[in-house]
Amino acid sequence: MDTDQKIMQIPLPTLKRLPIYYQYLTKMEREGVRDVSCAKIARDLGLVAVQVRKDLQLTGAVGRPKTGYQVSRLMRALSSTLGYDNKTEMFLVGAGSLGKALMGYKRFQEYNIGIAAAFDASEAAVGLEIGGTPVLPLSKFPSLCHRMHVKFGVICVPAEAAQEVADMMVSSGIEAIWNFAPVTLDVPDTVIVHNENLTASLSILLNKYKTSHPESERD
Amino acid sequence: MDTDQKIMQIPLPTLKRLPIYYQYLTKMEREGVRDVSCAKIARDLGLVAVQVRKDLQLTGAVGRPKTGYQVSRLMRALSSTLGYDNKTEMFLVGAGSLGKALMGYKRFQEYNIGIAAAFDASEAAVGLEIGGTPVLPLSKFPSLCHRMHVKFGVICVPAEAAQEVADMMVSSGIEAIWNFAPVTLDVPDTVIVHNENLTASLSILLNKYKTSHPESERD
DNA sequence: TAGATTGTTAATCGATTAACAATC
DNA sequence: TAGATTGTTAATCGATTAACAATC
Repeated sequence: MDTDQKIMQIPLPTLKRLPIYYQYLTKMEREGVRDVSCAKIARDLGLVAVQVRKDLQLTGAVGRPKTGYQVSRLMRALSSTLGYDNKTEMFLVGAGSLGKALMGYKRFQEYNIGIAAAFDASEAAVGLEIGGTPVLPLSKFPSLCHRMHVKFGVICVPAEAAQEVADMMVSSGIEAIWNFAPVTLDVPDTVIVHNENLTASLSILLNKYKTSHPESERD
Repeated sequence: MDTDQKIMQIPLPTLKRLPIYYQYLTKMEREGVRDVSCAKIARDLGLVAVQVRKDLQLTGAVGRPKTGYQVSRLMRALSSTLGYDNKTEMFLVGAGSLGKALMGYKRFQEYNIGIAAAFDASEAAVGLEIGGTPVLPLSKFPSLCHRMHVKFGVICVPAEAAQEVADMMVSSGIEAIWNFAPVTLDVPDTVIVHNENLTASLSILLNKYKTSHPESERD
């Protein structure tokens, strides 16, 4: 009766903040902090207390008036909501420099996430092993994916090849795609796509800089 | 009188979509498309037409009833709003695998963005050259940054070192930071920070998958 | 002219913030 | 008990969507 977490749709803005709370709490825990209040979390993360409280409420976390939230319990609530409790195995396609960087990223392990294997169309990449992850020929993807029941795919190929890779992933049983290619993928709506568009993201910074420094228009 | 674009604050949700339009239009242009309607853009990008129209309006773009928007003019409006018109030079700190991936990312050039130099504290990294970008000793950052009037910094160091690097950047004249470390940076509010938190982003996908496949709770 | 599409104003929806009650 | 903090309900704000007018 303790773990039957009600599964409900969390508003996207909140969902985006939850991992930030989790990372923050990891740091607090390491520093030996036992309890923490919304006010402190908000102050340290540049938010407002009531927003933090509402967000945490959605994870099922409960605090205590006067003392705040117990760090360990709060982390458990967040961890469960964010899916860190279940092991997540991903297959990555495109072992270019970005793909390799993701393969070598140690921190995913802390969240029970791992890249089980990477795949690449080029002979040159196949056979490499980065951070313990082997690079296999792309042709092996469908059979391995089915056999290992892998449900998460990561796309790190150039824009031109992304849709083709997505199609292959979907037909191989992938149900959630983390897409680093700057294209809008066309997939069945049973498949979840999350786009990571680095150039698009950087553009936001350029615009913010420009609007806050209008004098840079001279020259 | 043609280029005196009114500089105004664009709502963040819109700002996040603008680069997507731009990337889409790049593709249309390559395919020889001259004009495009909001309806088509919306259909291809999974949005609704009126939203696209409102977004484009904020860039100062004007369309023509019946034919839609001229692709080339629309791209110019977006390009100006997103800051692609001015050359943007960035300094990157942390030449690990992610840093190297960014250095090697050719696409930035299309947007007039470049990583002028990378910096690393470790002897091992210093002296490398990736994608034409040299890796220099971290100690050179302040003087070079001042001398070259670089205003954009990219942080690709581990979480523990990120605040220290941010402090150094700010005191060296950096005014906008693209931060890949999973920490909330404390900087003067004249400095703009844009966070790129890959683990946090992936967590969103995990949650979406979990809420859309509640049966995976078994086992 | 008729029809398609842009441009604009009004209505709706959802998230944030404010106000207050509950509790340790 | 008093005070700090959580929990909750109501008000505000901003973005999305709907409705309609303008125009090529």
